[in-house]
Order: sequence, then C-alpha cells, then structure tokens
Amino acid sequence: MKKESHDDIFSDNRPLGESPVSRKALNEAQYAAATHDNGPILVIAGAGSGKTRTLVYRMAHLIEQGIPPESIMLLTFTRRAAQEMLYRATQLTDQSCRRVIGGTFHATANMLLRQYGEYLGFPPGFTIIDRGDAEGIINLMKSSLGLTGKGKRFPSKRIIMNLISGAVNKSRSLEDLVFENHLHLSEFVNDFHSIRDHYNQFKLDHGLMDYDDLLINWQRLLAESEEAGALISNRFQYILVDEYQDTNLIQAEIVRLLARDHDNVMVVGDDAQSIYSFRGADFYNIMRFPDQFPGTQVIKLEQNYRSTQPILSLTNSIIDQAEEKFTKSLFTEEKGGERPEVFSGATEAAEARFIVDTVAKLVENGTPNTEIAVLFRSGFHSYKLEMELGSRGLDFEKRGGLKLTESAHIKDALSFLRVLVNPWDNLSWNRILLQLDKVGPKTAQKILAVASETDDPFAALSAYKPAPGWKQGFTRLIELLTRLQGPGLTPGGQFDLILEYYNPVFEKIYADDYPKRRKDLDQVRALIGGYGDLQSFVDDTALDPPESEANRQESPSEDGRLILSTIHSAKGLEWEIVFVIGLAEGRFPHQNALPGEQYEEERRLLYVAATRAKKQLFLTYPRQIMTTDRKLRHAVMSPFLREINPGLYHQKKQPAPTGYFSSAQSDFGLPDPGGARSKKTVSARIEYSPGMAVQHPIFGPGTVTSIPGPRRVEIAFDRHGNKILHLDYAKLEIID
DNA sequence: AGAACTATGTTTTTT
DNA sequence: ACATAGTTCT
Repeated sequence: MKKESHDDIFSDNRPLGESPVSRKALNEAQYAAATHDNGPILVIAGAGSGKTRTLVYRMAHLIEQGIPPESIMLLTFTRRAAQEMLYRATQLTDQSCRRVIGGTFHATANMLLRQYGEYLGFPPGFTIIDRGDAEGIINLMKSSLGLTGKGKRFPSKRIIMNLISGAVNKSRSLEDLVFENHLHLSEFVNDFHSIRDHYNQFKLDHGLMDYDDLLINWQRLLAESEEAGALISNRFQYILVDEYQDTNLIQAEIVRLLARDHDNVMVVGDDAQSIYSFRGADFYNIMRFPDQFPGTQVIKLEQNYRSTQPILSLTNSIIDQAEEKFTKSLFTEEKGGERPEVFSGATEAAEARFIVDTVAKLVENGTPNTEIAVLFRSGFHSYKLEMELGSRGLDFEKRGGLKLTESAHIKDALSFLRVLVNPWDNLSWNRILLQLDKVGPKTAQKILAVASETDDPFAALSAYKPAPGWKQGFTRLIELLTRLQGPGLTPGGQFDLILEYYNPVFEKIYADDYPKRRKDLDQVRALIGGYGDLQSFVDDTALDPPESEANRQESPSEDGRLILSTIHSAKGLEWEIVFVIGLAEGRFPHQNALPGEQYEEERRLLYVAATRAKKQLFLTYPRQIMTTDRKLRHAVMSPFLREINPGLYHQKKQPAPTGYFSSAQSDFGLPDPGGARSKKTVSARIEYSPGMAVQHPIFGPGTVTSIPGPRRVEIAFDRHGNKILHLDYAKLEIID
C-alpha cells in the first residue's frame, strides 16, 4: 500500500471479491435515510440494525446524484471502518467513491491542519504525540517541578492524563472532575494546575501536538479563521458521521461548524453503545443534535438483522437493567436459534479449555475460524487462553492490547525519524541521547538545553563538545544524523541507516531478549517500505499505531485465524459465534469502576460485546481468578449476568474437582495470615437479617431487604438502589 | 554528581 | 513490560 499524500487516506486496493450488495437490502426507514434530499438527518440505530449500511448507501446515492465525491466528508471511528465503508460503496457505484475525503476525526484534522494551518499562524512542521509521549512529558516535568521525593504520594500518570484530556473534552473545570470522580486527589489540585500549564508550554515549545490539540485546532480553524472556515465548509458540501455516540463536545462543534452554510449532515449512532466516555465521549450529543440543527429529520432503526431472537432477548435484558432509559427497543424477525450458554469453569485454565474445546468442535462442524471471536474486558484477560491455544497449535489474531509502537525499542528506532520531521522534538532527542553509554538524564538535558534554543538543532548538536566518556558514541551519532540528511533517501533507506546504527546499541540495552524484539523492528521496516514520504509515515504511526505481531504463530494458517479482541476493539464488527470471557465479579465490571456513570458504561460494554453475535453466544467466567499479588481468589458471576433472568440462557457448570481445589480453601487460595483475611471471616459469620441498617464504603448507607442465597444479602441503598452483595467481598458495617 | 544497577510495584478500555 | 525508588559504583 503506497501512501504518497495525506489525501490518500482511503488507499485500499483490495480486489472486488464479493458480489455487489443488492439495493433491495434496505428497508423503508433505511431507504428514507439514505435517499433523503438535503438538510440534517439523525439516525438513531440499534445494534445490528444496518446503520453503517445505511450510511454507505447514502454515500452511493449522493454520488449517483452527481455530487462530486471530493465534496463529501466521511468521518468514522477507526480508519479501518472508513476503508470498509468505502470498499462497500465501490460495490454499489464505482471506484469514484475512493475520492471521498475523510477517515477518523483525528486523521482528518491532521490533513486539514497541514493544508490550512497557516491561517492559524502555525508552521506545518509539527509532530503528533500519542499517549506514551504525553506520559513521557509528564515524567520529564515531574522531577523538574520537584513533585517527586520521599513520601510524596502523587496520582498516577494515567489519572493525570485523564484529568488533562477529560477537562478539555468535557469542557468542564478540573475542580468539577476532581471532586466528582477522584475525591482523594483534591490535595493535588495545585500541583496538577502547574503540571498542566507546563505540559501545554512544553508542547508549544517543541512543535508537538497531542490528540486533543488536533481536535481543538481543527475547531479553532473553523471558528476563528473566517477565511479558512469558509474555504473548508465550502469544500465539503455533505458531512457523514458514523458512531456519533462516541464523539465529544468538540467533535460535535466541529460537525456543526463544517456544515454551517448548508446543514447537509447525516449522523448515525446508538446511545446504548456508548463506551468511550472515559476519553470524553458524550452520548447526549445524539439528543442535542436536533437542537443544534433545527429541522432535523430523525429516523429510528429498531429492527435487528444480525442476531437470532434468543440472543436478542438476552441482550435486551442486559440493557433493560440500565439506569438510563434508551430511545429504542430492538426486535427481529429471525426465528429460531439457540439460547446463549453460560459456562463457569473452576479455574481460568478450565475456562480456557472449554473455549478451545468448543472452538475445535465448531470448526470441525464447518464453522470457519474467521467467524468465531473471543471478547474480553482487558487485554490481559486472554493470557491463559492464548497459552492454551498455543499449546494446541491453534492460530489466533489478537486485537487491542499492546500496540507495536508502545515497546521501548520501537520508540527508540522511531525517534530518529521523528527528529528528522521535527528537529525541535526534544522528547525524541532525549530518547536518542539516553541510548549513549555514560549519558543519563542530566547530561541529555544539558545538551538539549543548548541545542533546542537554536534555529538548527542538528548543527548545534554537531558543534557540541562531548565529554571524553561518551565521545565515541556521540561521534557515531552525529555521523548517522549527517548521513540521514543526505539527498535522495527514501524512508525505507533512512530506516536501514538507523538500524545499522541502532543494532549494536540495541543488542547492548536488551542483552537478554533482543532476538525476540528484532521481529518488531523487521515489522516496522516492512511497513515503512510502503511509504514515499516520511511525514506520512510518522503521522500514521502516531495516529493509528499498528498492532504488534510478535506473539503471532510462525505459520499463519490459510483459512484465516480465530480473533481474540478487547470489546472496545470489536466495536462495529460481527461474528457467527462469539465468546465473552472473564465475566466474573472484579473483572467485569472493571474493579475500579465507580457506581453511577462508570458502572453504567461497563454495562453498555457487555451489551456491545453480546450484540456482536449472529448465531451463537457463549458467556463464560472462571470461579477463581489471580489477584494482582499473584494469589488465587474465589470469584463469583458478574453482577451483570446475575441480573439476567436465568430462563434466557443455558447454564453449564464445570464441577470443582475433588481434592486440591475443593472446599472452602479454594475461596482464598494460599493461606494468608494478614488482617484482611481474618476480618472477612468475621464478617462472613455475622448473621444478617432483613431490616438491618448497614453501611458500605462506596454505596453508603442502606437496609437489608432479603437473604437471596448463602453468603448473599440484598440491600436497598439510600443512594444507589437495590444491590445483591456477596458477604465474602462486601466490606459491610452494621449500623446500630 | 551523575550513571548504572537492583528490588519492587503496577497494569482498563483508545483515537 | 515498564516505571519508580533506593543503592552502589565511578
């Protein structure tokens, strides 16, 4: 795949394999949306209701009406989704669809800022930083701001990042967020203000732009520059947006500004599938859309074409429990199908074995590998399963989890390319200098303080006088940089020079495991070979980092591979057979999810996972999970499953084997003389009865209403409604 | 003083 | 797999 310019976002050259989709595939409501004349259209569509198909048909319809493809902007959630949609559109019309402009919001922002950025007065030589880089900046600042030290407890980088982007995306003050979600962090508010100010200054000084900046500057371009705003909104006469529930306030504002003169916007979304609020998405954007665009035609798609009735009954039952009442309910005309199956294994290994056995059986009976997917909440939940698949020689593809560019050795190698594009990128310079023996953080800072002040950092670096201890390595580095700037080099050629320099350094730094890491470098080499210009490659790796293939099997089978995926990465996809694993309390919902908004989002996440299934759905959980301190702990069914009427599924339970794992001991794994355990034992002995007043650390005060089972109590909480709690885990206090 | 080494901790989800 | 804190080496 050649990527010569930024306009070429959709360069997907797959041959047309499948037969064209029949136009009769649309129902009346879909057809109305796809062929609606002009003006704003909001399509509220349920899972599996063909919302993407409707959007594709609208695109094809517009082109057929003589609208030039270049004047259509298609905004999607992932680059992959955009490519998929354009591919489908070419089957309906012709190749001209490929001239449609767009992709993800961020990639499109990048493209427009490179073209029109001068209207805002900034030079085109910026580089895009990802989450890892942003954390790197905070690391650098933490020591310079004196925020580290003995006994200084500081919120994790992740929380700082969330606060920085959350404050931006939600257009709400930092204080609001801190006090609502992170009560214990209020003491850090001043430190945090200082970090945020320095963070923004650092980015400005070094030509760096983070994901939020891309959106903010796009919005500024449209709102603050009369000239650029008019040019852009004139250029794009039709705006199509998929997955609108995952947009944040700035993105909604961008859509509004893009269509300021024509209102030709169609957005498609499902409020019940909103799973990205943690990064600022706000599904109320859907509800606000008709106010933003007066005269909006609202179309609901409530018929599901994907799943069988038993699956739909169960998924409807999951979302029915949500506190928020959603705008539609789904039905299907598909009859028959099997009830979903709930399986619990005694251990994680047993859960993994069940999945591998079932997959093997399904494949034997003719289901292709590619029609089976295993979904989970967090990347590491599939480790046991990956081991089991590996030991049986079964090939799989893992999506989500670690990205190729997240490992240190790849960042090292890419740093050289990044400074070529943006010589003021001190973050990358820092990485490069730290690789030198005898050069640590202090020395690197000293060098950079001199170099980054000048107009030509390369020249300043060449002129720098190295200390004898690291002179040799430094001279080698300067040599490399000089050669890299030589004329006529392709990105691939430049990368080869870098590898030649980096290899000895690499083998020294990663002496224990460099052969394993070398595969990643080869993968990057293969990717970069397809690029004609370096800026595009650097942008792409920041905007859409490729997945690492290092843990892939040696011989990929011909007939495609089984998919393992986080639920977030499975968005918008579908398979005949879907397994959702790890549905144990403490794993799903995520154990840090607070009651309220976050808990509800976890529920929608399970809804998204379960609605990916077309024919058969398996929900599994282990009755024993590994805690962070590597101890085994007893686990029970996820509360989301517990709420479902058991008549809606089959239940299979693997009996606990006698001996090692049997009896109460397995509940706690290895004996632990710590205080926490003995407290639990005490609380388990307390007799609860209806009417007792209790206090829970998170849910607050409540009253026991019933005892639904052994070691279970149902409690009506004053602020959080009815909950069933397990006495082994709930830290309940009795109030007299 | 600054680099290098060692022990220990933590790890949601992602454009 | 990495970051951090504390320790030892130069």
